[in-house]
Order: sequence, then structure tokens, then C-alpha cells
Amino acid sequence: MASMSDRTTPPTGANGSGAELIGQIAASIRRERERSGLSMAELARRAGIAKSTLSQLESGAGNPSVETLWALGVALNVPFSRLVDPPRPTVKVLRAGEGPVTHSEQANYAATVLSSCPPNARRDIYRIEAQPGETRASDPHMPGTVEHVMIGSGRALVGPAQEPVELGPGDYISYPGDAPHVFRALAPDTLAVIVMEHI
Amino acid sequence: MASMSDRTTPPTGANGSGAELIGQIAASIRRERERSGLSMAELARRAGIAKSTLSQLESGAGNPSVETLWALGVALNVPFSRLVDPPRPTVKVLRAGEGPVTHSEQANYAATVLSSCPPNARRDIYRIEAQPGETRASDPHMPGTVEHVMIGSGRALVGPAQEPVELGPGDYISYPGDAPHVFRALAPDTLAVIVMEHI
DNA sequence: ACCCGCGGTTCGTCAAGCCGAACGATTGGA
DNA sequence: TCCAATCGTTCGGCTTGACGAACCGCGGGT
Repeated sequence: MASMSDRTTPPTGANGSGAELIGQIAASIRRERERSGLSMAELARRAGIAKSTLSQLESGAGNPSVETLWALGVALNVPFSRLVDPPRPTVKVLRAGEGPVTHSEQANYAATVLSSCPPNARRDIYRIEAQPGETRASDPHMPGTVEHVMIGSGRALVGPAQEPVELGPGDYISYPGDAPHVFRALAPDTLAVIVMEHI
Repeated sequence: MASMSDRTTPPTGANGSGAELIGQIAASIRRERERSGLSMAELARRAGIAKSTLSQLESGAGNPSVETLWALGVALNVPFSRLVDPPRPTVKVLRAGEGPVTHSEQANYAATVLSSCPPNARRDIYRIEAQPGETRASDPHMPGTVEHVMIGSGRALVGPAQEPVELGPGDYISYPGDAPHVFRALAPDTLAVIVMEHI
């Protein structure tokens, strides 16, 4: 079980495409609107669209333009993606020892994927267990990527390749992941979490 | 500076709305298409749309329907949201001691917001430093929320309220955040990271 | 030189989104 | 009871997105 995937907003391809999509949007809009207790007229007014348009959208007669949908997202104060992809989650536990296959392994470096998104979605979570040794440099990832690192125990030198920062237990750093960056353990059994988000 | 916000895909409202949006979409589509080395004709074919449509979209003459945009997302194998919101990040460091104002503080519990998203976006990152004591129960958050917890040091009982799990250093768990759940430290100075994502 | 294929843009047509207004249905107050 | 306000739906129209075909520009093969 190397993947441990959980879904997000992936163009899955296994998607019923058209009708399926607008059905979800219709349901999502109605759900979010009712959740925030607005009437169609009020929501339409805030979003700057005709209430007739909104009515048709919620009734599933759809395929709105992105501007329209965006306006609704703004008015509902809800991230765009939630309107096109409603989800439901589950519980997962991963014991310290049992890496579900340690993803990337090198002499002094062991990373485990805790939670990843399908093909190339929005964020991955890694557990890093590292031993002191030479600097481990990562090539830039997708543009727009951000990495968040939190040290659990030990010490590490981490951050942008040009100006890494020394961190200890409880320390946190975030930096662009689309530029060269490094991670080097300074103490034995250094434990860290890396959240890599692709935005 | 309780916020430490970084942007994502929020209907920010401070958005140049129309033209701004379709401009971003135009750029994103072109960027992603070229990144995957496809020609307009080929991408249009895979997405099942007319290449003329694609041409107009990339040229900024836009406001595509969601179906069209979704089809492109599928063909490009890229999450929907990336097509409407490209970002750029910065570096931030937070030393163990210096909570930027410890966000939520109780006798045996101290949570610090490491990284949060505007109003109600997609994910927040917390650092938890807890002392043994009574169980700390969290009310459900937004529907669709998922929490990821990684223990850095110490021990803690964490998970769904009905069936929490005991975790030690390096242990990881994820569970629905829209249902009641708990976090109880079992050892002094228990350190944890919580990634809360709103999907 | 010629032609064929390919990448990208432009044009004319058709369908569909979006809009304002008008329409039943329901609720609450004078 | 009647009126007014609100909520949601439905109906012409104007606008615009999506499509196919035709159109330039280019390179490679014969």
C-alpha cells in the first residue's frame, strides 16, 4: 500500500463527465447556499448574477461559465473546488515503525509518504526520519509548490538551498518548493513532518 | 500576527473578478499545456473540444464553461483549481519557543497556528504542545474536513471521539474532522503537528 | 520547386448561458 | 380579508461560448 491515496479534486477521468459534473455542482451550490442560510434572490444579488440563472443552476440545468461559478464561490465564501467535488474521508493510522514501504531511502535518509493525492493533486504529507550526514538537496518541484517542515525531534538544517535554517524540536519553517532546497539532519534520529502542497 | 496567512484558492473578493480571472485561466492553460508538451490540436482532441475553442481560451478571449474547463483539466491531468489560481510563496520560520501568540491555550494544551488559509480555504497547520490531563475534545469542523496528526515526541490519545488511538513518536493518523474527535496527551511535553484540510 | 502534414489563428453558424421581467405560491401583518 | 413582501420558477431576448471549416506559416520529404 504505497499510495494510501485519498481523494481530492482530481480530474479522475473515471468521471461521468458532463451530466455528472453539473449534477454535483447543482447539489453543491444548493447545499452551500442552504448551509449559509441565504435565499436564492439574496445569493444571486451578492454574486451579481440573475436569480433565474441561479435557479437553473441549482435545478441541474447547467454548465455555468467559470465567472458565474466563481462569483458564486465568492458570495458563498467557499473555495472554488468544493463546488465541483464533494468528498468524504476515513480514518488511517500509521505506526512509527511500519513505514508503508519507506518511499525514498538513502543511507541517512528515510522518507515515508503519509498521505498523498492522486496523480498530481494538492498536497502530500511525508514523515522524514534522518541521520546526520551529507546535505540532501531536492530539485525544485512543480511551480507553485510550498513546503512546510516541522521538526519533531533532533536537529536539522532545512530551507532554501542558498539560505537554509537550523531547526530544533518544535521549530517550523515554510519555503517555496519550486526552488532548490535542502534537508540535512544534524542529530541522530531526527524526526520531521513535511507537508508539500501544490496549490 | 495571528494569521500568518498565505494564499490559496480563496474567493478572495479582493479579486479583479472577470477579466482578471480569465486572464489567469488563459495563462494557466497555456502553461500547463506547454509543460506537458502537447500541441493545441492534440490537447483539444484529448479534451474533446474544438481546437478553435482552446485557441481562444489561451488567447484570453474566455470565460469557458465548467465542462470545458474540466475537460481540459482531465486532459492535462491537473487539478481543477490550479487552472484558476496560480500562486507564489515565501519563506517563514517559527522557532520552538516563539509561538506567534499561542493561538489556543488551556491548562495542559497549547496550539499554535503555523500556517493558515484566508477565511475558510483549504488547509491549516498547527503545532500542538500538550501536557497530560483531561481529554481535549474538538467539536466537528466544516463538513469535508480531514485532520492529519503526526506525533513528534511524547504520547497521545487521538482520533475519532468514539475510538481514539494511542500514538507515540513518529506515529501518524488521519481521520474525519467533521465528526467529534479528541486529543489527549499521555506524556509530558507531547509535541504534535496537525494538518487540517478543508478540501 | 512542389506538396503534404502540422501547429495555430480567424470566420460564420448554431446552440446555450445569462439576464430582466413576469408569474404562482406562501407567509405575515394591518 | 386583503395587501405586501418574499421565495422560487418560467418565459422572451440578447449575448456569447463552442464548433467545424477554412485559412496562414512552417518544416520536411520527394
